[in-house]
Amino acid sequence: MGTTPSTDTEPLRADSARVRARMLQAARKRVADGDLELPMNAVAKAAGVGVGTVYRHFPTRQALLEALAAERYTLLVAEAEQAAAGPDVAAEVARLLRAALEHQRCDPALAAVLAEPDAARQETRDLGQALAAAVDRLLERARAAGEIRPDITVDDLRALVCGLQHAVTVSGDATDDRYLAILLRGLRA
Amino acid sequence: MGTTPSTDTEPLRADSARVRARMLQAARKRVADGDLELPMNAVAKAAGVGVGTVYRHFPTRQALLEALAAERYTLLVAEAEQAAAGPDVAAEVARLLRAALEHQRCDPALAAVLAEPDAARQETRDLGQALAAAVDRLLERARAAGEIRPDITVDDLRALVCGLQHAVTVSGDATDDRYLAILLRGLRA
DNA sequence: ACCTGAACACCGTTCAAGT
DNA sequence: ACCTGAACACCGTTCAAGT
Repeated sequence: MGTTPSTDTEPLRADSARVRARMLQAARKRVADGDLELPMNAVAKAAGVGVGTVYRHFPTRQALLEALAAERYTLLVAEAEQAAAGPDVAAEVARLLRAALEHQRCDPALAAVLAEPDAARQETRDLGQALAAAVDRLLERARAAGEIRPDITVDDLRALVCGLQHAVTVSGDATDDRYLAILLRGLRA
Repeated sequence: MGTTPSTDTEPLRADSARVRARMLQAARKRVADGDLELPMNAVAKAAGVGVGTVYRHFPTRQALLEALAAERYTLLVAEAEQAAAGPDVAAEVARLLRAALEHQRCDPALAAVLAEPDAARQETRDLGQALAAAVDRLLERARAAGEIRPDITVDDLRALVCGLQHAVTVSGDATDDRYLAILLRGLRA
């Protein structure tokens, strides 16, 4: 993995950065149009680059998805950190789950990334760790306050939120709030 | 839809039935091997028939999936009808949801079919209607007994069970029972 | 170094030709 | 009637050749 620029630890050369931005833009457009498939050939053509270039920057469809999701993932981590520090634990749990649902709804790529346990990019692993740390702090407080079932782990919460998102998708009617209320009630100690 | 034999209302000619069975067997093998993609060409080759024959019997990947899921779907409907008639409403709701989870876990094709609102085959629509009718009777009783949130509809329950199944899948650990308990608690009036 | 795009394998889908 | 499989378009992935 030493030759791929996809981890963007180094400031890409200007032309490379431009090309990369074009690919991400093309991919984002596809996702926005409701196509999570992200065919590499199609992305390449839409971005006006050769297929090999797409593969060089994103060795995997998963890597491309993660790059797309990174921005919203970062927002979610920030909200988790706020929630972990917020005053009213129960309210913070509710706020965070609602935010997670909302972010997944706005960015299907994020929903896919959260549901996939093995991240392809280092950046995604870092985000996942930061998220887990913040949620763990929140859970600890919630447990101490007797506000949540003591057996719930960070990973349970991740799975349950992904499931809730799926439930909202399956039901045509956008009834996030009711389903969220059901989950919150079910999580109570 | 007048020329397709896929609705099996008429007793297929013997050779046609044989060919059909071979295709279903090949498809089932793929699903059992964890591949829900069901490439028509691959199914055809595995079944030793021409691609056109697969398309004739199953005009769509969705139709093929539904044919695969029909058997377990039928079992699920039977359990729903038992549950609707059972003595202890709360226990029947729990039993039914547990059964739905279990059937989805055993047959990924069923999970896909339950999550898809628009059925491709008439048989699937019939099963869906029978299931909805039974679940509705159960819900009516549960509401009357004050055992469930009164706003929960049959479609909510379908979505929530699909979501729960997804949560179990996302979490590597097979923790169905805990997640089921959370949902049941959340559903209480 | 980085990018291009031809090349090969595979899948979706149709349809003319066989029995 | 039913089945076959060639045909065409498209996508995944690699890699030799260009700059």
